[in-house]
Amino acid sequence: MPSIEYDDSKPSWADQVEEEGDEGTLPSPKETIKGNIKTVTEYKIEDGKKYKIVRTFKIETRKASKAVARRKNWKKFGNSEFDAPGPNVATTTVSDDVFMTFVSNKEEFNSQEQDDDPMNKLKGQKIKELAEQLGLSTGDKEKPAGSAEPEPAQPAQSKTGKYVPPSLRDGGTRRGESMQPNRRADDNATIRVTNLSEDTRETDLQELFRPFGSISRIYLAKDKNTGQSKGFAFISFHRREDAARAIAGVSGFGYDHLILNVEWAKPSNN
DNA sequence: AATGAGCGC
Repeated sequence: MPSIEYDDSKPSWADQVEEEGDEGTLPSPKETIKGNIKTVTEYKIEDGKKYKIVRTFKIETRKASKAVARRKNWKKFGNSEFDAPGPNVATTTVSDDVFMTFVSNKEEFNSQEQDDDPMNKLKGQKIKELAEQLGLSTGDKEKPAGSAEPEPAQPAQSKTGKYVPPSLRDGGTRRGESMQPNRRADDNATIRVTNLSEDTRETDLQELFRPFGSISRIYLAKDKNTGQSKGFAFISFHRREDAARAIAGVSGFGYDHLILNVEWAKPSNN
């Protein structure tokens, strides 16, 4: 081991900094950040020659990287207290990405004894309270007689079980589209929900919007690769007036520490 | 802050 870079008579970087500029020693590395460009300047001696290494980085500004950037400002401590900025190759390895599988989810927690967690109760309660406020039952089928919200004057077609052709459903607003319920045909009864907390899942949305009427489709926008929720979703109802009541009822509703925003969805391009 | 996936025609 040539002891050029690690001279035992110099106990730490802190001491080397004192001698910066002296003949024979190397200036300490520097790191400057201008806008979103980071410049790292290092010096080294190889084969008796001095090298100055300047590297520039573009700093990512994605949300996920902000936390990383913030951690870079943390003070080093312990045996690394006097290390130069950045990872020390002697003590740090950068590995491949590690993908985690999350074993637990909210449903599992609710069904366990962990039910004494007050947050779980609170959450369920909020949904029920909302439903009661609007005079709806969470059961979706029967509404209590004398409910505050009058039953909309919709002819009892679907309730008799009689077949209604697609073109006559939803108040006859649909025309000439396929029978497939999953196409964009339902976009006139689709709402967009934004400001969802990122751990909200489809089942949570189901629970939340079910009281307003029968739902034909739920789309929770997620990152294709990471599965991370993008914080907004589309909920399609079979009936447009159910969607309207969902907008009125849930917009501004506090859910998972955030205030939900609910609006009509614009039709998508396809 | 923000308006959806992929496929076959």
